[in-house]
Amino acid sequence: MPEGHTIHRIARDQTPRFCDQRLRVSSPQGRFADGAAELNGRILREIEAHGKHLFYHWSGRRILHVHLGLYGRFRRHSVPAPEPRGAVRARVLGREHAFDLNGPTACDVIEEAEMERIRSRLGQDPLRDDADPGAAIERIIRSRAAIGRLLLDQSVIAGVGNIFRAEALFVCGIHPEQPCNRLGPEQAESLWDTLASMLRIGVRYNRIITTDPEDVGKPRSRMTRDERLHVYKKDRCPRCSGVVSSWDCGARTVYACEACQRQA
DNA sequence: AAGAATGTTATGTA
DNA sequence: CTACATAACATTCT
Repeated sequence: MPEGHTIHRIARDQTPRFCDQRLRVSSPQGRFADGAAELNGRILREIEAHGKHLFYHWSGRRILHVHLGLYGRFRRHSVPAPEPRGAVRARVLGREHAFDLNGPTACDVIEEAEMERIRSRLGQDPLRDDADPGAAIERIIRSRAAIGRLLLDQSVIAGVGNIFRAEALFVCGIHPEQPCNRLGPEQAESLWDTLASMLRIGVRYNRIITTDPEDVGKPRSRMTRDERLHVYKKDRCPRCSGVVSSWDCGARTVYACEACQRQA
């Protein structure tokens, strides 16, 4: 069986980062079977993420591009791995463990040029070292769109999804329908900082936790699902106990406390 | 068991 | 060009 090494561990929060596992590539299936065969015997050099897009850099200039979308998920099995369940698009087989990739939006073998094409569509990723916060802030305060919509626009800030949008706006006390160009630069900056910090915590704990351990009264590692978020899918505002509103904003459901996040 | 969901893209409209 | 809406896709969970 051909060999390669990979590093895996996907965060369920769609802001994937990884921890180490030495693995071997073997008989992947499905959509990228042909491309994957080319990966056999190649060594994984690096895993890179830009927003929700993952780029696995293999020797020989091959890049495995993965986007988990809504349902994409890596599952870990002990070796020998069971029969693939559902739409397994990739299987990475190691000495002790195997990973199946189910239901991703994207799973393609590409080259540098295509990766650049994809990255050129993406905005600043707060988790990347090369992120330019100023560029994102500039884009925000120039836009006439509602901030709730803009935060989902991956060409402005890459990596923020529906949960982080609702949570960051709540923490910053900004109404989702507030037009961006009526936000002050300090507000845009505080949104960026809040998102960056939330995303980092997401990576560290491998789940979305936006609440403060001080307020909750227990460490993040012991918080229940309900304690991890402020407003997303909540009925009541944790700050004023008022009703949390939800409506459609940018083709997704947004949640906000209209008392604490007043619209100017 | 229908419907929503931690998402993107392609296409059409104003 | 911008902004926005809609549909299509794929899977899990309630």
